[in-house]
Amino acid sequence: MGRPAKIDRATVLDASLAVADERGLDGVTMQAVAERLDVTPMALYRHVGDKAALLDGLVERLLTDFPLPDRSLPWAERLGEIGRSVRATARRHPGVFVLLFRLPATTPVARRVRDAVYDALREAGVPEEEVARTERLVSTIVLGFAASEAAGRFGKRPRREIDADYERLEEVVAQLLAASVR
Amino acid sequence: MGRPAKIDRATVLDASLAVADERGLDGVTMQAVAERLDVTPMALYRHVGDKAALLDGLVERLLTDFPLPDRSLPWAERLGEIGRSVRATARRHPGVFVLLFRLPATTPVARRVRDAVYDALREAGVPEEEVARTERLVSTIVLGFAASEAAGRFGKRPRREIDADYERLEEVVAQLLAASVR
DNA sequence: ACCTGAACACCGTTCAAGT
DNA sequence: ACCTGAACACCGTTCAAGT
Repeated sequence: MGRPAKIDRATVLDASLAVADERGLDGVTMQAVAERLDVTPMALYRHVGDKAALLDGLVERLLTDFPLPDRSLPWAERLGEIGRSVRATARRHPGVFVLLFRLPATTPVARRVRDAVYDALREAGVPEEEVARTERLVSTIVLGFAASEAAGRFGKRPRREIDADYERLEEVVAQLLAASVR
Repeated sequence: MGRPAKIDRATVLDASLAVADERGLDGVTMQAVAERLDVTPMALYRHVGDKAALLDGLVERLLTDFPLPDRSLPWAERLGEIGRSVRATARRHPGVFVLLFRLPATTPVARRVRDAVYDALREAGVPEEEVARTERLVSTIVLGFAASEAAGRFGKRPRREIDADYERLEEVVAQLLAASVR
């Protein structure tokens, strides 16, 4: 007994993300993922449980996709970088990104990002009892923009215009924070 | 020839929305909708084209679900009412609501709501060349919140706390507008 | 330990046939 | 004009069997 494993959880998730990027979320079928790995669909079950678990794994991937900014940077730069990273992730994986709305913000991977935002907000001077709510608001705003862009709600508008919108959104967030500090 | 129609586009969409509310978006299958109408799945095709068109119809339903506020009301109240209506729609139809991100904002039904917001923003004193961008920002913020709430991203937080978050978001939007007017 | 083949219930969709 | 029956390719998932 014992047989060299052809695939594992990581390769399955890699393949699933690739399929999602090429053919959209609906294209992520057990058979499509299996075919990309040169394996039968049934082989996947040992590694990812079932399809729902596979999608959960995909969402996890999104949130660990980008590095968190160095703690030594000023808080405003850290916040800006996190926001831009989230937006870039949405552009890279538009099919999967919508699933983020379903992910409770208390999940371990979600906490990783959330805590980084908490730190930045504290450093910005947001009073402790306001930190959690402020994070929820800021994250919701950025997530809404990234999801809109990724899913195509902004239509065929040129990139430069969408970038300008995003900059305006950054200003709004900055004002929000300034108001929270006082 | 000629036979009394048992169903039509409207009844199919009604049934689909009911199924979505009860069993989620994945529960909306041609067979589930057909069963609810006491008809075979194939009977649906005459009335809604195919499944993709059925989902498009469902999204349209969402946007015509609520009345637009009376034009005679002050702009701030009109804006507030539209926002609250969108949020209520998300709570009523959480399964379908995420599809709104895929709907280009230039679609006829989307324009109905958008134009109402345009009017309110103009009346608020937002300069003409800023109206479109401001609407995009405000809609994105409200949509992001409503989608987060509907999809469960806020977790099991008590209703009262989510309401408080929404009020904070309304303040943010108000500040955004005040800044646009200057 | 890991993968496969056969099997099942379900899905979207078509097309010719019934009323 | 509207609905149905039969049929097809595809989907997720199980379970026993192979290496």
